[in-house]
Amino acid sequence: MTLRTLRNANAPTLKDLARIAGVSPITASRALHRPELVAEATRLRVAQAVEQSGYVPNSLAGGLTSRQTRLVAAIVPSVGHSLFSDMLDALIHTLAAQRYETTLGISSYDPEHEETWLAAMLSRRPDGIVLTGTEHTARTRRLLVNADVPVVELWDYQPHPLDMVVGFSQEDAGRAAFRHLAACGYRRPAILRADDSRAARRALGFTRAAAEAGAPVPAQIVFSEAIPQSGRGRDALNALRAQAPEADAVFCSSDALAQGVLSHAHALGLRMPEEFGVLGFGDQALALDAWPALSTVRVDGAAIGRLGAEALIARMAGGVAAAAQDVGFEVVGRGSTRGHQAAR
Amino acid sequence: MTLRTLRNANAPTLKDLARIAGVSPITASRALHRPELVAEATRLRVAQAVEQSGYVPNSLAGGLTSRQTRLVAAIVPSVGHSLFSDMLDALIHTLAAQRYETTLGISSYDPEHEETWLAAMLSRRPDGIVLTGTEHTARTRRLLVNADVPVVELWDYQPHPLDMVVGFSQEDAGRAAFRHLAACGYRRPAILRADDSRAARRALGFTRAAAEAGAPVPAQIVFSEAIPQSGRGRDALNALRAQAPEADAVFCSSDALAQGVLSHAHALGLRMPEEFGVLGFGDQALALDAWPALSTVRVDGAAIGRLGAEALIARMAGGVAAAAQDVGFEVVGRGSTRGHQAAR
DNA sequence: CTGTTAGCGCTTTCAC
DNA sequence: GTGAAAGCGCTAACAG
Repeated sequence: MTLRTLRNANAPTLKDLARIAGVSPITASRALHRPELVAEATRLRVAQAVEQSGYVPNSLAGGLTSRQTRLVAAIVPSVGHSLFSDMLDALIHTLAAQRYETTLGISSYDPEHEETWLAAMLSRRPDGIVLTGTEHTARTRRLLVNADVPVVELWDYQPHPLDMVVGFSQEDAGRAAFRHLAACGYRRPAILRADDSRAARRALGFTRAAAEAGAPVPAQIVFSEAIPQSGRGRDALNALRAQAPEADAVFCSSDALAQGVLSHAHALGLRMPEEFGVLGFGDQALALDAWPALSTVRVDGAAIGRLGAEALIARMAGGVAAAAQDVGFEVVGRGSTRGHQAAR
Repeated sequence: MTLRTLRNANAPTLKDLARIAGVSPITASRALHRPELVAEATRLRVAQAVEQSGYVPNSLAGGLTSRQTRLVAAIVPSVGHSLFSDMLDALIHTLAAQRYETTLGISSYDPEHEETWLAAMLSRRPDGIVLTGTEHTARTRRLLVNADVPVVELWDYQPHPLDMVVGFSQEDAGRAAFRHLAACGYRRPAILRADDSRAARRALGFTRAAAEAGAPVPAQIVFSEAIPQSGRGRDALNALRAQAPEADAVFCSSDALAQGVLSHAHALGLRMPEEFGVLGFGDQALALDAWPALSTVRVDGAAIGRLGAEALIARMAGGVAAAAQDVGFEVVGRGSTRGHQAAR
């Protein structure tokens, strides 16, 4: 099983490099990492020696001594969901620009997976940790506290983070969704959503806003998948019309689902938006061009990734960063509402 | 800038753990990693010591000695494209199941980025490397050869890989696309595609198949974005009808684009599939349920990721694996054609 | 089943 | 501007 040969056991080391350049190992190291401390001529001789020998530094050894790895460990629930992939893309790019590399875990929406992943990651001594969401196991929290490493929780805003947080309030987004539909004149909006805790919290906000407005309790259809695709639109709409025939609008837990519903509603001959309203959730910036009848609660995943990375970078460099950033959201299409935005 | 304090400088080490458990460090190490070599009672005492001290192993030190990191460095062009994210997801999961972790780079379709990323990654001494595509700079190739590390190139099949390859032939996919449209009775199919080298190779196959069939040279509209979204469908179709009014079918370089085109074609009142045919490319398994008029060249990104990971795992464990695996593709919708599949 | 010795490749610290 | 000594935390190799 683990019979690997000692591959490339005689790769050139810093010592070899130093010998070739005719300097001591430490001078070679400085020529590579802190060239301003070294004479130009020396630097050139070392650079030439690198070329000649094909030297590749060993950052395991470097990290062991310096206690810095320039590694950030990040975990997301899924890479297939465009919301998270935009966030991830921005995160990785922003970190890479400061020469931090990212190792990626996928939790599949399971805090136990996250815990297992974290335990494994911590042994690599990352300089920073990125988690998605704010639900973690007790051991996850304990490991993080003991490790004493900068942590940023992305996506869900909450006022009391583990360390730092960048995101928006799911409940507020749900409230805004209801108010948008109500303002558009719909009287019996329903909810069509995935079985995931964040969508559930949005549904809660939606339901509360309905109660506050004195509207009837919205019907709620829950799909068992975490990420229903657009192809599920037909089933979804059929289920809705069977279980809540009175509904005159629907808040879908993703843009893809909303597009699928809309497309099937067209096929059924429903007049939209007059007769039936469809509201999505996500960041597909272009969806509205293609389907003018659609509205959506738009979240800027890229901004969350970028701001999260920036906060982490500040802390990793020994600085301070805002502990909590609420980036808000926006309801777009046929009358827009902007979510709140604040930082503390 | 780099004034970080030596964070957590007194975290417990293996030595501490050993002292607490009343054994030597090497025995503690074995109790952790090779429990079968250690007496049950000893193992328990060490486990207890871990609990008591909050010990977290340091795999930098471990890797330095053992020359094994259980780290795989992978790079993809983009995480936002569903094809790559499916592949990535399968890759990461398959590796994680064997206790390999993945660090992720994003090339943005640029071989120079890939080179820079690789140079940085190699210093972490990964056990394996995953690249997307087969276009690499000369230095990338040289670094890889010198590093003497298992490499798998995903996505594009080619018979002579750097080390191992798992993918399909873009040109064959393009050929199959043409033949499918021709078999459906379309006489003047056109191409609507992104400006990326793989889409270009599919277009080449498409054009060659047309030539072989004695059909006129297909019109080709190239978008400047690498990943046109469905919202671009309207512009795309308008451009097509302006520049190639004779076209009676179109091969789109992504499913999202195809959906957008289809949706707008509906709006224009085109009768489909009789009057106008739309063929996509991708893996959105559900697209066809929602849009029965659509066909697509379907690629199984998840299979590529899984098979690639399996090949790499075999090599990392010191075994052998097929050097080249062509996983093929499938044309689905209104008469299906299956792409080839082979392994060597 | 357990321990001793040595050293992985690098950077810190202190000296010149 | 450069170097010598020491050690980061762990595991391979060998011995018992």
